[in-house]
Amino acid sequence: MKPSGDAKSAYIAVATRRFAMDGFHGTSLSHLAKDAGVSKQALLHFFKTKEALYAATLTVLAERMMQDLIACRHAEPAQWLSDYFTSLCQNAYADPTDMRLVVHALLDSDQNARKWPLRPYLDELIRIASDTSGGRAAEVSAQLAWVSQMIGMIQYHIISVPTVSGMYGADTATVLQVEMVKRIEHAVHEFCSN
Amino acid sequence: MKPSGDAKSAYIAVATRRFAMDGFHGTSLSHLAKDAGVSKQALLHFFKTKEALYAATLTVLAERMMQDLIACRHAEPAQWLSDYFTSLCQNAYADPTDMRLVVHALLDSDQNARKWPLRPYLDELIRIASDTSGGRAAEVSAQLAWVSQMIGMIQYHIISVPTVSGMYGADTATVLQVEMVKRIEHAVHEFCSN
DNA sequence: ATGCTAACTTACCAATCGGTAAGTGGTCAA
DNA sequence: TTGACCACTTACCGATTGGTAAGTTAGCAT
Repeated sequence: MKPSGDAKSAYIAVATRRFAMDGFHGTSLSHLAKDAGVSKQALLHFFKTKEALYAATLTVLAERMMQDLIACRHAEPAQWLSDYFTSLCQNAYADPTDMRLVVHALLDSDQNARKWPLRPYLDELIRIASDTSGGRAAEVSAQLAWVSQMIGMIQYHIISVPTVSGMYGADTATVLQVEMVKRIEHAVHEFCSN
Repeated sequence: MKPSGDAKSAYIAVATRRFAMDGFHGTSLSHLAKDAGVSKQALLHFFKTKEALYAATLTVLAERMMQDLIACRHAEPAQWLSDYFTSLCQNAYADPTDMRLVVHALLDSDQNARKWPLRPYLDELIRIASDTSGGRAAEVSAQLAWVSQMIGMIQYHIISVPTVSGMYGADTATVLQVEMVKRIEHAVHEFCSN
């Protein structure tokens, strides 16, 4: 007996990698099918359209990011944020898939046509930020701005790694990575202790 | 008499908008041709392949970004950077094309196959940063990291505007924009006066 | 044994993709 | 007047796209 959920989530895992790599338009159902080792119609059996598969991929992404955030929970909100952002960045060096997928999704111009599932994740980040001593004093817009800035600097940094590596060499890219983690910690410390 | 440069750069302008909107894979030669009001082969007459047109688009983008940077020149490097980054952000609210194009280019996984023309622009930014009183003291890697962080936070913020607007409403998005400009100025000031 | 359903497969489709080939019409110097 | 050249068009190509239709095969409750 083959439970349906297994195959389905396996297809989503394959799609996640492909969509993160080549984007929605750069990925074809044939490619996904070949990656998964099944026929194209196996995918269409579970997801009626390519769009639906993409949407499912983004939904699972959002759940995974929320879980990663919760997994870093710490009594001290400042420490929580510091741990999370640094691990987010470090893990992405080994596997940039999720970060790339988020940025690809942001760029999709017809994004307003589909619901954006990352809102709970952002809300949770803002809530944690507002629990810090520095964040409590700030206005809500300032907390959103700070969270947005942090995520932006990490995700942009991750997707630019190959380019920076190509332009300035792998050594410089590595040094930049170390420098970036320091900057993340510094940014968290500065925000939380204001 | 119709000088060839005019049509060619007009095609590049059309391609810039489309590629920025939908990315390389999301843009077809037919769409570009329809936008430009000519046949598909008119484009292929000037650019032998779609790839070549894309490369030309990125080259012109790099030149334009360099020009924009030089246009903000100021005797005081800190002021130069402050002026440039804030104007970069403000202008992108009205027309995010260039920022979107850069991020799309960063995500293209076969980017190592084509040369990346933005390096002189980055080098110039680093040079200016190293001329500030705070930057002079820092190491080269710290200057690169800071420049990378600044560009990242601005470009990511720009491409996320539609999503943020959809998630939190247009009003919140506007407040966030104002907040972001303040953060840019603060970041420049902090780096330059260290 | 039988019928139902889930999880596929092969066969096929019109539409579109990037790109080639072969002109066409106009401007130009000689 | 001619002939070369440039900017461009129509016609066409094989390959690939997302998606449909119609089976096929296995497990399972009745």
